[in-house]
Amino acid sequence: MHQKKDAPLKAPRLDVHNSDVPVLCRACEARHKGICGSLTPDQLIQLSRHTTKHAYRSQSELISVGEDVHTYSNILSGVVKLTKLMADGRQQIVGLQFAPDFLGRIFSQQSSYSAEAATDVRVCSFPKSVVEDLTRTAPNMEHALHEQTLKELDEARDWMLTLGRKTATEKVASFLYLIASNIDPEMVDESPVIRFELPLKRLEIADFLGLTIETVSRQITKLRKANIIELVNNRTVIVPSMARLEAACENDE
Amino acid sequence: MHQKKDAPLKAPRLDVHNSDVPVLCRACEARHKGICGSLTPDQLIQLSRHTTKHAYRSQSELISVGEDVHTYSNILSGVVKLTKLMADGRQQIVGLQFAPDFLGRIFSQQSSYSAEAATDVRVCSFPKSVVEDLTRTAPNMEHALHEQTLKELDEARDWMLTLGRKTATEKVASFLYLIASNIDPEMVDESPVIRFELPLKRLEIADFLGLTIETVSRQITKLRKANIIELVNNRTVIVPSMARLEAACENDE
DNA sequence: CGACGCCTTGATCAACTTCAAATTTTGTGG
DNA sequence: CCACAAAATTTGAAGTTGATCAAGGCGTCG
Repeated sequence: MHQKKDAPLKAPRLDVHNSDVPVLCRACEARHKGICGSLTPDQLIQLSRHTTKHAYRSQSELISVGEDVHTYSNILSGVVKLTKLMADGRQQIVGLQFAPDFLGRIFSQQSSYSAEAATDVRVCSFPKSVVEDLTRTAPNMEHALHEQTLKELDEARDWMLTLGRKTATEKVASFLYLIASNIDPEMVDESPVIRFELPLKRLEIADFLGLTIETVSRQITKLRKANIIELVNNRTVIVPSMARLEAACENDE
Repeated sequence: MHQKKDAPLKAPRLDVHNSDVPVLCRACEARHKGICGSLTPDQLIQLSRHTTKHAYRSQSELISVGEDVHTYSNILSGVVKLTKLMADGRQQIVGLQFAPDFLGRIFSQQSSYSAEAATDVRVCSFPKSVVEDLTRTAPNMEHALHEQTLKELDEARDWMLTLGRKTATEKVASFLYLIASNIDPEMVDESPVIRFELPLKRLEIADFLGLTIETVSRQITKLRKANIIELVNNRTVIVPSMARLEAACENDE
């Protein structure tokens, strides 16, 4: 419960020598991001002792509804979709998570949604108990998780506006805008032209937007004809002007 | 930063003599609920030093989008709606909060939604800085806020399913079910018959469900004719069987 | 090549919205 | 307490958007 006295609570020293950092974490792309980025070397060591890395194939299930959760994870690469299913088969994607997001409903025995890999996914997993112990004893850990929860809540509420009040075209534009903003394109950040791969297939986009496949397809065609996007192929999109795409999120024309 | 040594961090003593509790809090209906319920007497004293109580008329604004937030509040009574507005006037309610919920987007300068009183509302307000200081120094405070944020996130995601995939009738049934579950009726808890006042008018229900007033009105009529609800007057609803209402949340017939 | 999965396109249909008006409820002043 | 205006709700008819049903095209993998 006590902090090492030269590792102050609110300003974890990120400039420590690498030898303080666990081997497993040293080459980790998420080391300075997400939850790990806000841990002290001590805490990182404690966490990494029981850490394992896993890879999941696209469409495989990471967490299923109602099943007891025993681990939490950091997403290292790929996209995870959180889905809810109604008794009659209707489905809704209630969240998308990207690296380096933290995955898993903390402080709860069960998850009220299932988490599936939308693309191939790599994660770094921690036993539930280790995360929860660390959360109890390290206020900065709980703070980092709290910040992520707040971010997810903001995103969920933004999406509620999209689901409740936008037209089909606006919904699809909003989706493309969301992906364009989250998938870091390998190109210049401020390039006016953005190119990226869609992490979801049409059915998944439909389930995220509360539409049908056919409607999604038609709206993509419509945006293409309006020169708001170009399609290199089904999955690869070019956005000539992010400003025009952003405008399309609130205007059908 | 230090806890009083006889007030352990994780198990605040709630059985302390009342004289330890600030005068303002002693008769407070939220004293043992919400955030305050998880504070130690010490922390309660610290918080209460700068606390003020306020009343708001129905439809008045507690927090507006883009405006800097200087206080956080606990809701003592009434219902608060969180709303988002599009440039062309389309509106979506992205959350409803009831006593003793904590109100205000912590750790953020600005709110991305506005908060309005749906009914007359009474709140207990704290200066932003006091809450944030307490959060920094008292892990149990941050934990309590984190739990509330997680609860709101779960609710938001449940509602995304409602907005994205349910029919108009199911949406209205889901709304009635939500209210029936949150407004504690003054009657026996396990009574099969529940009676309550709707805290929202038709336009607000429509904005919560992503529908129009007319559609909401028609679906209410439909539920009434199907004997799933009875209307005492526009605002007062009787639910003869919560089980049947719950079923209506997933089945149009 | 052929089968399968995925996506697009077309035609029709139903749900919900829009527009319009009637009716009920609420609030205010005499 | 009543009268009247304003606000809120309901109801009806017509119009649109997106869903459903039905084919057909494209790309990949055996």
